[in-house]
Amino acid sequence: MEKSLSLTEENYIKAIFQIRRTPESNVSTNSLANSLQTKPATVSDMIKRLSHKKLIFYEKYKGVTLSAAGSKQAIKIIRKHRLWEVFLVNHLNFKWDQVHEIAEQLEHIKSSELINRLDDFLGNPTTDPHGDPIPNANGQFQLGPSKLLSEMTSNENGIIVGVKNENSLLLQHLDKLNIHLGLNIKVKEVNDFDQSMQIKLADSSTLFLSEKIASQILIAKKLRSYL
Amino acid sequence: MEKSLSLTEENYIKAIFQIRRTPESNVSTNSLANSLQTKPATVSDMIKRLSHKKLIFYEKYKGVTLSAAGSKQAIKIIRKHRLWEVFLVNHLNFKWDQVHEIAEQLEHIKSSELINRLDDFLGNPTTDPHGDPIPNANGQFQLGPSKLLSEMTSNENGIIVGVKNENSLLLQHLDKLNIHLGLNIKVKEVNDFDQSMQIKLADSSTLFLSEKIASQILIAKKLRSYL
DNA sequence: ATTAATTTTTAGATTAATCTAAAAATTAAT
DNA sequence: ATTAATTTTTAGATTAATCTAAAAATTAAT
Repeated sequence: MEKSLSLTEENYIKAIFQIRRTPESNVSTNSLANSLQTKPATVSDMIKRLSHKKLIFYEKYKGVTLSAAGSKQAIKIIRKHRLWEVFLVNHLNFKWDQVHEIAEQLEHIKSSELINRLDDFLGNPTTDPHGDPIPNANGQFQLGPSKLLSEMTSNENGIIVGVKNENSLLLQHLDKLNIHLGLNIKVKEVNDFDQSMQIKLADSSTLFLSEKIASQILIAKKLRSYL
Repeated sequence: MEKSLSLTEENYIKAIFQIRRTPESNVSTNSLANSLQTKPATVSDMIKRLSHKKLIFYEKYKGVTLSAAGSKQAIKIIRKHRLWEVFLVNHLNFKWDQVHEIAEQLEHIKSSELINRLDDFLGNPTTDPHGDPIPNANGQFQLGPSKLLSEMTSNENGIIVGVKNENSLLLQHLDKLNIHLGLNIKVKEVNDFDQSMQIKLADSSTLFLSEKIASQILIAKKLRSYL
């Protein structure tokens, strides 16, 4: 089972995730102290504890790297932070520059049920109000902007990351076709006459979609997992 | 300025508020220990600190009572808890029996801006999904159920606690008439023909309202302040 | 009105998270 | 390749929140 982290631990994990350049690069004690507004001595102590909990890899004087478990936690926190920001801006009419501080608190609320329902309520947004990508429930980030399935041409492929408008009839229809977020698709053919499409799914089954539906589906080029 | 409480302090203050029978009744160390799932010795220590912070009145062996400052904090927390519960049930489709635990976390998010916007977003609900009254921004609880202004008869009075449906045209109209939550009103006369009403406001100005508008306004008999 | 039972407090420890000051290790500079 | 500068760690303290065990005070019972 996954042990639940303390607020402080969560903040350390998140800071490490955000400071590091690549998943393998080491994060220094001083940079952490700086980013967490605390003293290097405090960080030194804390990273020993995080290392003991297997959330990070740590060698004295060499800085730290996140373990798979640590990355997973960091991404979860970032997902929550960004989804809450969308809520604050889109539904509570906050300005995009007013939401960070509040989201810093909301990101620590524990309940994956809550966050997944919030994600659905918000319409599975792929970016937050600042344009930063929101990791999906599997912890994958979307790289680059998304476009509509209807804008794709033959042989292009991509991943379904969202729908343009939240129309419940559309959602029901997609459900029936077994089309869901995260699905890898490839455009086989676009009909010149009505722009309907034949697309191939990951299990190599094919599917026909009208332009009307294709113009509602958001596609991204690539997802990146940081685990 | 108001000092911000720690999570633990907030939980103590809330527990004291909820356990006590009347605002003046003393809450015992054991009952607090029981309700907070901790030991009497811990409570003994903690209440000394809360007393030092002037949030409670405390005499050794005599239990505690909330000060005005303490009550204010408690009510704020309860307001947040119940508003979040409304959000979870009405917008995220949680069942009313699933929301308590999550609201226990959300109630500690600090931002009155957030909570007031949430209140508006939810349509200024007067009760939570369990039927418990939601204190307004001034910390007042509504006693008893609310009814529609259109159901009132001559000489009845009450306080405006909400609107039935959130229609922005209606809200704009009410704004123009200077009708807002918390307003004390008295029905002067009901027109037999069209059920339009003449109502008197606190500043003894009078106002005519059509039945259409009167049937959208929620009135409660009394507000109670626990400060 | 004493004694017994119960409740509350005090004393002394523990853990997480933090600090300052000093020591140790690493990195940069001549 | 030493020395100087910088970074990191260790040592020793502090505070909030918690605990157990024992002492003290209050309340209930005869």
